Amino acid sequence: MISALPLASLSRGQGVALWRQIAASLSEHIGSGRLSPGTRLPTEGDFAAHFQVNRHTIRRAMEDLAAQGLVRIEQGRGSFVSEEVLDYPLGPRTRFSESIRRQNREPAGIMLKIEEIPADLMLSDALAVKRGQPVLFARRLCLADQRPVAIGYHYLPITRFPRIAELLAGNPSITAALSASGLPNYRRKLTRIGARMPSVEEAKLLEQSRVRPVLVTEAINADAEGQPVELSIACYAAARMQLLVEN
Amino acid sequence: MISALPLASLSRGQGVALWRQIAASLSEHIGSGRLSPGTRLPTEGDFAAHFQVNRHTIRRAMEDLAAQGLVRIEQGRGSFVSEEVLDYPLGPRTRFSESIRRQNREPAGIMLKIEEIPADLMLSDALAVKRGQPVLFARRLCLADQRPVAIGYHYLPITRFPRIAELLAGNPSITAALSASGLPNYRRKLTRIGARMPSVEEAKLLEQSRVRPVLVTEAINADAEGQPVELSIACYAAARMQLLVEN
DNA sequence: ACAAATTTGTTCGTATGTATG
DNA sequence: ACATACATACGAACAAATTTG
Repeated sequence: MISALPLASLSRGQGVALWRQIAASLSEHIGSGRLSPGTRLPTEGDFAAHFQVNRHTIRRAMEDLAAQGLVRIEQGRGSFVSEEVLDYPLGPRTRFSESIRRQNREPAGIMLKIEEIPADLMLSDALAVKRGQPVLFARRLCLADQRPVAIGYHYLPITRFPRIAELLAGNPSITAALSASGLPNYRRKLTRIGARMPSVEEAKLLEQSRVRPVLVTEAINADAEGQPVELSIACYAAARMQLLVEN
Repeated sequence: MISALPLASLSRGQGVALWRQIAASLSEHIGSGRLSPGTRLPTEGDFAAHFQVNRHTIRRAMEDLAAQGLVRIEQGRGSFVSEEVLDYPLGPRTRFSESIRRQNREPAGIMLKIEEIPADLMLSDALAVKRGQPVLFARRLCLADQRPVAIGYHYLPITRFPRIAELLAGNPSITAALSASGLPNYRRKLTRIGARMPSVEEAKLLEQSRVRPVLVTEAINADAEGQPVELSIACYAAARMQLLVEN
């Protein structure tokens, strides 16, 4: 049903690209709430007929909206208006599950893959181990209320935590695994924050469009003595999560 | 000159899109340093002929690289390999100029526009003023070594700082203007961090592609008594700047 | 000041591949 | 197996921005 959308008469040849006009119109509809979160949008073909333009023009507009995080495009299914965003406070005791629960959501973690890799230059530097030493590489999908919100890439020194692999395989919580390895408490020292476009795989895991950005954090966790115990790179669906720094 | 590039024989119909193969190939060349920062890439037409594909296919690949921040595309000029990224530490005493100088770059600020607007719900809430009260809205472009790296949107209560407009017009530094208004010291209380695609204007100001993300921070600065004195929204070119949180 | 050439940006048309239900 | 819907690819033409003559 496009009846809910105005025909927002497009002006041609006025210096404003058609796809921009269409994107702006839809953006306004979403922002104003006339199109509510989660609702499915008409197909590209329907839109094209509605606005009297080529389907490519609609696609360009939709791509833009997806990049802004206003809509989510899924191949073979359709396009949908995006949902709300969660807060993720960054601090010395940053823990995923706690933050999510504090916002009345149910946190969950799915361990995707656990493997052992030799430390390259970056890893040996970050984890203070010798180059070539074995490092555990765990990839985990983090969910809130069944919705994927982040992917975590975790690197831990196996030399220090020999049983870490089996512990993580049983329970996807890093905190629990480190605790069971004799480290009940650790602390985040530094977090680097950037933004980039997701890889194909990341977009798929996060159930988001590849033209929508992800927030990337790179953090070093250390024990009480300041010895690094984990390098964690997390990749957040920017449309569903924002970071918080309290000073 | 494409001679520096390998013909990276593309495999067609193998499930991997041509534009992805091309993007990956170029990405590898940039990552390895064979294509150094700032160098100009061949035109789309040349690339198309080189890889034996349509120009659209090249454009798709280039868009992807631009979104990843590896290249910069400029209409009418060409495409270029991107330059390095700067760190921006977030903390209670976050100041742009100091951070830039600490990395041996020359900071600069260009005041784009200063206007007076009535406080809407968001502003009255953030700045603790009544709705409709006058608020100064200043937009500033921040540069490091002549290169734009961020856009700052600053909101300050005029009721408290009556001379703030003229002060900012004379010197684009917020710190200096507040100091001259009798507030030598203020503190950042909270920073919210997100990522999104830039608007057309933002992309132009930051001299970046619209398909490359920007990091967005929203911060409240307060005086010693905890009274909010400024709401600042900053928009960083993610390809040239990353945020740092030290705990 | 103006014109031409170059390069990226937008739009249309068409065809085929791939994922979902 | 089938229809639907998004993804990729090609070809053509023109628009807009920039540089050069």
